[in-house]
Amino acid sequence: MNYRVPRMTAEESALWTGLMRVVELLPAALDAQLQRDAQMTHFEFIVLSNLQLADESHAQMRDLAHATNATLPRLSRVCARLEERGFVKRAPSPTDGRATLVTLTKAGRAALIRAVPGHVATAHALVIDALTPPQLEALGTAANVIGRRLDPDQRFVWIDDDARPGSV
Amino acid sequence: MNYRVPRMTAEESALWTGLMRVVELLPAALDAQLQRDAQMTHFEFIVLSNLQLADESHAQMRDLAHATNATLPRLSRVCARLEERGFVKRAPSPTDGRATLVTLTKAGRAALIRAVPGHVATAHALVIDALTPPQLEALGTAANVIGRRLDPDQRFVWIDDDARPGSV
DNA sequence: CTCGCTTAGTTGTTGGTACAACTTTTTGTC
DNA sequence: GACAAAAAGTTGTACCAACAACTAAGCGAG
Repeated sequence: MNYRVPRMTAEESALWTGLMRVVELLPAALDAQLQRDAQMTHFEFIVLSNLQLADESHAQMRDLAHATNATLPRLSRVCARLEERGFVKRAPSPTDGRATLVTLTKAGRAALIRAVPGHVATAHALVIDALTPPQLEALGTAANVIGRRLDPDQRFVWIDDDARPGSV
Repeated sequence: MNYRVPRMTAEESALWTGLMRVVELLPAALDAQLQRDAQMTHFEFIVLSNLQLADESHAQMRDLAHATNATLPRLSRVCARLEERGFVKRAPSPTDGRATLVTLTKAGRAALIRAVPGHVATAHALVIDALTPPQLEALGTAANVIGRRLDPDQRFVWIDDDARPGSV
């Protein structure tokens, strides 16, 4: 990166400090809530959510790793743990002997559905209810702009809301 | 936390996904840049910045842990590593036999000063230059509101800019 | 068809963080 | 002033993620 500017203005520093506080503390807060109330990490929640969203609730490891911004080794171990707990099932792909298909089990779906309300409540408590509608919209805009720089393909996507009781 | 609302609207889901993308990817991007260009983690950078900011460039472990949002065990090990590299020096406090004072060494200050330009450039490239001034201000406002919920004491504070060449 | 290359996934090893146990020093109370 | 309780750090242990090495399966050129 060949950018100039070796300095920050006072306003930029204040913004940066505030932003760092959020990006450091928010993931920790989400992890803590899910760990405490649903005995799963935020990343496991994301994996289950992605499977729930996927067609027929299954996906290939490679695609799932891509969608969750995980490396394949990381996803492999997480799925191994989730499988031990009975939340997912792994099976070789019938069409490609190299590929592994991960499927959300009934128990996994149930665990996800149990976890959603507390997670959504936390999202409201920490972020959504803290801001006015215009502030919320501004935050969304800013996050999208920054997100496009961090993840140009916008591959890292999942929607909590679809993992709700009653869907499917 | 006794909040209701087990659902998100479509707008809220979109916001949340965008926000998650940022809070997941931004720390990783900052870590990667610092690791690559200055052979230090973002957290080590924060520790050094805090010491640079501190009066006489030294601080007690407990206070430093507080300011950097670290547990004492974590800070203890990080300081041990930084001391091995010659960036800080640890010594028992003369006034309290329990306390350890960490001091930024000349080499540590030099390493920090070397690291700052690239880090600030990254902050500009990923966030500051990506947004218009009003967007930037709105992001700052939102971050502050959320930050106050996550960290009511606002203890997690440091200012990159003061770790600039020429100061002190 | 077969041999080199690529792709998908798992596993070995290392590094970093959390939680808990432990040591040492201070403080408060009688 | 001695002893119980608290505080400051360090270290043992366990878990999680990154990187690299490895295995197995498809793919492509000859």
